[in-house]
Amino acid sequence: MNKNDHSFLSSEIVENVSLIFKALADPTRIKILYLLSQEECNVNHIAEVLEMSQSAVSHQLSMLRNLRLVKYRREGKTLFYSCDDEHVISLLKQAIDHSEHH
Amino acid sequence: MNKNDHSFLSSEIVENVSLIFKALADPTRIKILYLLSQEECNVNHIAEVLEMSQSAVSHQLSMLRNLRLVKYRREGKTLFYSCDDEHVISLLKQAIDHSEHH
DNA sequence: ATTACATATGAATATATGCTCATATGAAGA
DNA sequence: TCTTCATATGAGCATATATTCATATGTAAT
Repeated sequence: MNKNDHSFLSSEIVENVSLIFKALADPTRIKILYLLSQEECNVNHIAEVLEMSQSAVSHQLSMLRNLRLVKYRREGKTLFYSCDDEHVISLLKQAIDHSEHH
Repeated sequence: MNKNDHSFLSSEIVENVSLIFKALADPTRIKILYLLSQEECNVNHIAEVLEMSQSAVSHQLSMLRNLRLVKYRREGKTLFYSCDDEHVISLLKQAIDHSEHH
């Protein structure tokens, strides 16, 4: 195949796809997203269930928020986070299934 | 939800899923895998088409080989690489589609 | 206003990652 | 065997990433 005959991806698309997969590439974020795919959670609950510090969780939520993969609603002092991108959750679940069935 | 009521992912699964997405998280590897999903390529061809050094391509192929995402066959001095994990290619193409349609 | 609680954020640090450069390996032909 | 070509690999470096620690912000109750 000649160099000009390829169907190329624009660098914008490549960067976007890279961002999606980067979000899913970290064990901590995988656990957070999987947890949020099961139920809406507040920050401390996530920290307790996943046995990590409040700060670490909050930093990761901040990143996931920037990528619009999660959203939250406030109830008093508490913020309840949930998933905001079903497609990305679908990618995650497919990878989990794939991994579980070798 | 109580801490014990969650469906947890084993750390082995989490690590595996993380490895898959890490492989897909780098722009260079996205381009290589997308190219290989279109045609079998030798190393120099990949380097030329993607305008990167032979060494950089070879390092990335080495990683993709270890993860069994690509395979190769030899023809004389030349190695022809191709995709070896249709499921991962499927994840990649879904992310591309998603990204293209905003 | 003061305090307590829930969460966010900035700086610092440690580790991971991707590239380059130089060199090694390995196959094929002279 | 010597050379050439295709690819692989190791060391070193620069950047990115995830965490911790300390502190800030913001809400609600007293």
